[in-house]
Amino acid sequence: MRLLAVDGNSILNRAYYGIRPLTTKDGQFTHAIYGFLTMLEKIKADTTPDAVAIAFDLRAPTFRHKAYAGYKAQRKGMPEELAQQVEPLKELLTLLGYKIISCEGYEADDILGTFATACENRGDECVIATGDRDSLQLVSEKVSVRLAATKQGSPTAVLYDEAKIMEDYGVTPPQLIDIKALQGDSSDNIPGVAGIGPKGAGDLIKKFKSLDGVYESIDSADIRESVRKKLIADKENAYLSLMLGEICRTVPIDTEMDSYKVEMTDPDAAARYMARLELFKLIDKFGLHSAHNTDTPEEAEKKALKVIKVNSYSEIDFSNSVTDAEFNGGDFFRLCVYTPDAVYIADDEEIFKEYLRICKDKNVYDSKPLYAYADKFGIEMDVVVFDATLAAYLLNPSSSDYSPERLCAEYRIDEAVFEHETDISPAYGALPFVAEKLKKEIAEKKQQKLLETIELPLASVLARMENIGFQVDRDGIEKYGEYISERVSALEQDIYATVGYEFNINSPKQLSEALFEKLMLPAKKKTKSGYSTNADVLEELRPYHPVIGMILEYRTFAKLKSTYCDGLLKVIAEDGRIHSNFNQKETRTGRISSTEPNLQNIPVRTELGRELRKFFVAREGYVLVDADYSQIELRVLADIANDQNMRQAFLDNTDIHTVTASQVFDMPQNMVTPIMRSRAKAVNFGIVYGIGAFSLSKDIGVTNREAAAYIKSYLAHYSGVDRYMKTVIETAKSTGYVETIFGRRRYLPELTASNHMTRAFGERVARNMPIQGTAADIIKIAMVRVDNRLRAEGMHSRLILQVHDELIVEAPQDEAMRAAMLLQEEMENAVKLSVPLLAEAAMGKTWYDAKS
DNA sequence: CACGTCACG
DNA sequence: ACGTACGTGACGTGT
Repeated sequence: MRLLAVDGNSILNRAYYGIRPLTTKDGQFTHAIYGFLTMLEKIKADTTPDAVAIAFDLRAPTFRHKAYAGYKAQRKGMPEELAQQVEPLKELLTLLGYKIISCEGYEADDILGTFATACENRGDECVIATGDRDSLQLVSEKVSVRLAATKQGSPTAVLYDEAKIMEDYGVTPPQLIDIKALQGDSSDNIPGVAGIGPKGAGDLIKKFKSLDGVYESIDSADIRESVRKKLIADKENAYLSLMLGEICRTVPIDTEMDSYKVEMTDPDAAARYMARLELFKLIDKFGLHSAHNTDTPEEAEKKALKVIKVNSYSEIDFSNSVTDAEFNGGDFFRLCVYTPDAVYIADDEEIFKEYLRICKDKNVYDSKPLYAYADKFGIEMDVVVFDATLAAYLLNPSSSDYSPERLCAEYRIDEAVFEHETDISPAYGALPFVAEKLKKEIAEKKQQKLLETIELPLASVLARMENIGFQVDRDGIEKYGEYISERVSALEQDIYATVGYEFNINSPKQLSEALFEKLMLPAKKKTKSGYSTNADVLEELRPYHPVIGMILEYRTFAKLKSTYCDGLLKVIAEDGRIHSNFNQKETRTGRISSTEPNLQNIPVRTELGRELRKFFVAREGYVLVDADYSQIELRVLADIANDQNMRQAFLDNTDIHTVTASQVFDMPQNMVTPIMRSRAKAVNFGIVYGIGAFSLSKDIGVTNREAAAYIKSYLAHYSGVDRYMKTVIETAKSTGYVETIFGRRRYLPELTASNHMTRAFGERVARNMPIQGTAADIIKIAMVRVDNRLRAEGMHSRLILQVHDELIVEAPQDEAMRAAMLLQEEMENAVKLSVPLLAEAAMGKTWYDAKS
């Protein structure tokens, strides 16, 4: 028989420090719990024990030996973020069927020692799981240790048996106690012998076998005089340490194997508890997938869902339904209509089309694919009344998964049971209940208007934008790519020649070898894995060596080639257009994102990169109309901060950076130099991002002190902004979230962290999100209004792209002026703030030409 | 799959 | 004493 004895505190500690923090929506930390269970599962899988005992210290501090009360007395208490995970972990372990064992007056490793001895006496095997090397002294023929650690987030457990200890330390397990008696352990307040470290202690014990052996041979010629003096001076401490370092093996506990069999009696309860901790990955890992999620199991008695295949639209009963359409690639596969009693399945495409024509009052799971399909087939489809994924996104934009499985777990809805065999996942069957719950929460949080007037109609706009796509000039990109390619190769050769050997310039590792070892250039910044070679660092190194300029140029060209030329060519569709995906549920601020390809980061800042925009063109007979908001984030800031000075600047339609410069540098606007304006601009940006003097000083190349003075002066002049920055954090700390003026929320568990960096990050986010998020709300409203009007007025112009503060419409030549006016008008009037919104429109045959 | 880098607002 | 501005996505390297 084999017993797995786990040092609970030690493993929990490893998990806590080894895994990046994770919290529930309301700020309960859970990563140590997650890490503990992953680690436990791993070790269990490796060792296949017959029973598992998990030992915890009863409470800190405890004293192993009353004789030395200083022991551990000054050890720092565990951080709050770890302490709050201990009880939930114990609870969860119990629900999973594990037995937890503690004993008043003893530490966890004493309990392990007791189990080890008990197993040895019975002839059983004992595997000890711990993160603490102290327990290695327990190893014997029957006892092994799995030393837990996390390597880059994933658990590892190294096996220590007698051979491995001999290999690592050159001694037997019990001799480790003697070594520790000499070297001491400051974290455990074991004094040891002053001046003797791990190396000296190891050598002494290897030579003289034990602490007694060392002192018996204290006059030996093998002991250097300096060492002898230390040994004699601290003899008393050495023997005290020997006693302190030896793990107790006689704790009065039950050591019977049968008492520690793992028996999970209520898997549903375990799953519910994991869901409450939002540890959804664990639910999967433990295979608790379709478990009940409601708090009271009695409520879980729901009747099984009928599975009804229908051959006509009229057979479907839509009462309290939620619809999900499934596609295979771009082709229709089937329509599933989920009601509390049944799921109706239609695989006839005509039924689906009929549904799309009249689905105005329907609840759907995910609406964008429906609009896309309807648009593709020329079906007039109204905006649906409810989309579960969009509602879930508004309730928590920080989630990365809005699948039915996840929603069931998160909102504690039971997954369905089907009456007949079906390939439908049980979570989908619960969609009517999920939708009901989501609607309730949206109402409670006053987010209906945000959902109904912004997100629901926007999904329809985005679907059409994706379908239309953006025409590109393939030949143009190819030729441009060939030119870039030549330049890359030439630079490559120049760099090899200059450095003296060939290497992979794209590898930061190999590049830093070349720069900092071969060429001996001064390394500035470090990353996790070595020295940084990013553009900031290289720019500083430029004067030191001619190769730096070449590398920077190489990087520029290589980026243009791989990401833009090659990347874009790969995604041109058969119609000669690029159809990006616009994701509406991705960002934590409410912005939309663009993927495959990302059309929101096409180069513009340098002329060489901007050239690419000449290949983004309007179709034959059309032009591009491009309009962007001027300073939308600062205007939003002026509004939400209620800052009279900043408002006035926008009401007067003056240049905000010049005004800021005149305020910060305290001089009339006509005396502001370009350098002052550019610094003021950096401060304006910094303010929006949550600002620190250090980063600002780096950004604009002034001293930390100067940067701090700018910020101080800024906040003195823009007192409303100063007030806002303070109050928004206070409010966020009390409510747990920040929000935009339209009620879009972002939860900020970071604000409760005790880690200074984490908390500071939370505070910057608190300052930034309402600004960035409100700007995102505004342009979304503008998009819906522009799209509505273009279609209502029977125009053929269409929105094709959004880049955060910029909208692009493809317009027939003869509609262009009208489209430009409409675009500007709808953008400027999207909402009424206390400052005017300004949008500037321009047009041209290519994106390059259409940027004002 | 994580990291470093760099493109955009 | 710490490490250093918000929000994204794609590419290439290396474990």
